[in-house]
Amino acid sequence: MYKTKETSTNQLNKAIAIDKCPVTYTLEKIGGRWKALVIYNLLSGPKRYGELKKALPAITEKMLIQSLKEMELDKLVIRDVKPVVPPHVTYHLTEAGKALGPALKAMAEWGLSYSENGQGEGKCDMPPAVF
Amino acid sequence: MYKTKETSTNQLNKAIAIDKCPVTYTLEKIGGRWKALVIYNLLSGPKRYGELKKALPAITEKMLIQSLKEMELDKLVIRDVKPVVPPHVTYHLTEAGKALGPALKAMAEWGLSYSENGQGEGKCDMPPAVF
DNA sequence: TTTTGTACTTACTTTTTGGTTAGTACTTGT
DNA sequence: ACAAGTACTAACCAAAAAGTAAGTACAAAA
Repeated sequence: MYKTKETSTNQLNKAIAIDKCPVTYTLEKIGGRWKALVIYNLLSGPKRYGELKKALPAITEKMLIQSLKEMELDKLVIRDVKPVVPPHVTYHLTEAGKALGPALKAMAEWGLSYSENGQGEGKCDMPPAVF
Repeated sequence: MYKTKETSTNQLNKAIAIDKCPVTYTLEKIGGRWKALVIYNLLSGPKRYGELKKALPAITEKMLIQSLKEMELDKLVIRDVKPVVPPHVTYHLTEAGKALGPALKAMAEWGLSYSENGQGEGKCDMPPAVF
């Protein structure tokens, strides 16, 4: 009934879109549940792993590490290790990472203008109203 | 469009992030494989369903309709039906949809600056180099 | 000796997204 | 009678993303 194709159309479409469309390329780097939040937290300066975790209470360790690793491979963040025990690791944005600021700001502005329910300040793990 | 389980941690995290973070809110509206592409095509003016399909050769009818429907519910696009046969349906952006222009532009600019491989023009179904 | 702290890693399951295939309605043209 | 054109709809399935639970290493402090 259903033939299992050797190549996934999904992957193919994704690759083409990323290659051809700069917006999709960018979306690929900052999309997902957590990356924008992590970048936001790093925009104010380098942070230790534990600080990021505390800043994002809802994230699991797996997702935090995974996001950081992918962003490291994508050259958006740099991981600095001090060879001590217990470990001391900090993360900071590359130039490319910092350069995402304007795009994130533009998205935040649209979100603020066009979402009806207010953007609470509060103790949330999310960026504040004004990015 | 697709069914979601309301009680999943996934859904909960998503809902919180969307509610609290304007960037995540925006990402929710234009994320996924096709929405940015559809919006791009509508930025130049209203288009018929068939025109959109032709402009995006790789999209399936299911995904095109699904994207349009979700964006209609999100009040980014408006669907106009002329009650004729065969059907004549056009889609155009709302003010909110048009207002995404700057955010998409900022993302496109980042993508162009920080992706190494060139943005071919060609007969692709993707936005051209300069958004 | 056991606990504490830090920054992870692994194996596994659930949930969501995207794709495939087939079909619908209605009218005009052949 | 039947194919063509238009804009969909529905059932199903595979693959990707996100979450759960548990464990690792190492040294210092209790």
